[in-house]
Amino acid sequence: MATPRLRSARLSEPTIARLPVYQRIAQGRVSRGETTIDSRQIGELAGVTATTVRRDLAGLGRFGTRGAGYDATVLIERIGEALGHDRRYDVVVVGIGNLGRALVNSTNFLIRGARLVALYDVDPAVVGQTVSGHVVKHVDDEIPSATVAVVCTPPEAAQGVVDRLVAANIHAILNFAPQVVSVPLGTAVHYVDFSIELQILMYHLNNGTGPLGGGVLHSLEVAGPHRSRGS
Amino acid sequence: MATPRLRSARLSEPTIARLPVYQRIAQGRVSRGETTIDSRQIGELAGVTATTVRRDLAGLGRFGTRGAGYDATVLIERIGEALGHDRRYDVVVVGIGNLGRALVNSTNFLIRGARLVALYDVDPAVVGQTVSGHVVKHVDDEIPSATVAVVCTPPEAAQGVVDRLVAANIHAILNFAPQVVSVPLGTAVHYVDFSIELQILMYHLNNGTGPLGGGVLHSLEVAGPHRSRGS
DNA sequence: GGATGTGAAGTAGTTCACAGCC
DNA sequence: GGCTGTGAACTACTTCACATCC
Repeated sequence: MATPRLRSARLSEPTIARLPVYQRIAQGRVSRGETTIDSRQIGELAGVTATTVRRDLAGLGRFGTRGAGYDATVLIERIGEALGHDRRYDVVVVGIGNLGRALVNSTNFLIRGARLVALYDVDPAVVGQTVSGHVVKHVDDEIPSATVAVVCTPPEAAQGVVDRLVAANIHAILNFAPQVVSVPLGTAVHYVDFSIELQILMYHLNNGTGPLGGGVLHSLEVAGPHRSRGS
Repeated sequence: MATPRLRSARLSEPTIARLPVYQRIAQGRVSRGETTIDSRQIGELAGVTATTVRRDLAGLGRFGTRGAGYDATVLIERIGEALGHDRRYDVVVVGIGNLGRALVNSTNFLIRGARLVALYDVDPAVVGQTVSGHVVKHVDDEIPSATVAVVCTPPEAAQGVVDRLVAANIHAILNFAPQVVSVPLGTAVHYVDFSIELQILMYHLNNGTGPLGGGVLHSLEVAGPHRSRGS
């Protein structure tokens, strides 16, 4: 009663994709010493309208202050709860090439709640190396039953790796390899394709159309915040 | 008249994001020696319904064969035209760390039409190196007025780099750095955030909800094509 | 027979406009 | 005064169902 908990009464897909953006904006705000933020400011930085921001956030419960906006820290916390950052996720990464290294070393990829448990590769020059505090194992070694596996192999290797992950009882796979893979029922595969945003950008360059916030991930079109030195 | 050309009478944003996926599926098909593909097959691999595929493709003109499906080569060509792959785009990449290298070496990132013209970094150990056939220049060197710039720097460096790109008369920026940046009116910035797909996956893991095709980029949920050895 | 292409219907998401509260 | 939160209106996208053509 007092703390409704609520834990998100079914959020829409576009909302779920925007929440991480809002969260990062709020984090930037906090790191600059600001304590509150309002829907108009978030919307400007995220490339969506203030109304959309308020609708999205209203789905997480009522925690804004009328007349003042949102407490940035509370906002970060609520979004984290809604997205499940307060749980633990074991993550394994397969394919420790440039992309795999970039991901595990990124400040942004493994958000709070995600814990890297193992790295795999096939290249003898890479297996045995220590990357981000983990010794890279051979992909034929045992794979623990992690929450989610990230595949960063070349496209030719992706299907074989995915078969191994499925055999290791992993049911959620994030595939960065440009290769459609087959999995049995009960396993979810999400694809990340770098080139899609580039292609969308090119389409709009050709057609003069500004997507203005309709972007797949997050697009700011033909405008930015006023200050020319954000940080 | 005979060849309507047409060049896409304004495609919707979701359609634009799906076309590259269809194109890759068709390419996989061609590389396996198949010559046609139908909307049901595309839809299964792309995680959307056959009707959605047909609607999307109908926007590019009438080139399917009733009773038979689409000629895979024609399909690839038409999508390429619609997305503007028949034009030339000069691309510069700033930040040649793991991510920058992964992008320029990827078979998937620089699609047909995109031509890498220069690479930049600040690290003295990297400047002067040859990466993917280009000598990495210092970011303080002159930057040509390219069609699009790709930013793969650490977040702290992103704003400074973007300011330099804007000064170099670049009006389209693809930002992989987890940092919201400010640009003047007339410049488009698109953000790519690796962690968003991971967070979406986690949300659905927690809530048991399958997005089934609603995915931001491309998600196959709880199912895949029948054959367990795609390639 | 079989698959495309498309009006019509249905559903989902966004924006408007404003009441409610600080 | 200012900004949140939300019913109502609107817009966009998807799905249904089927006429059309190979």
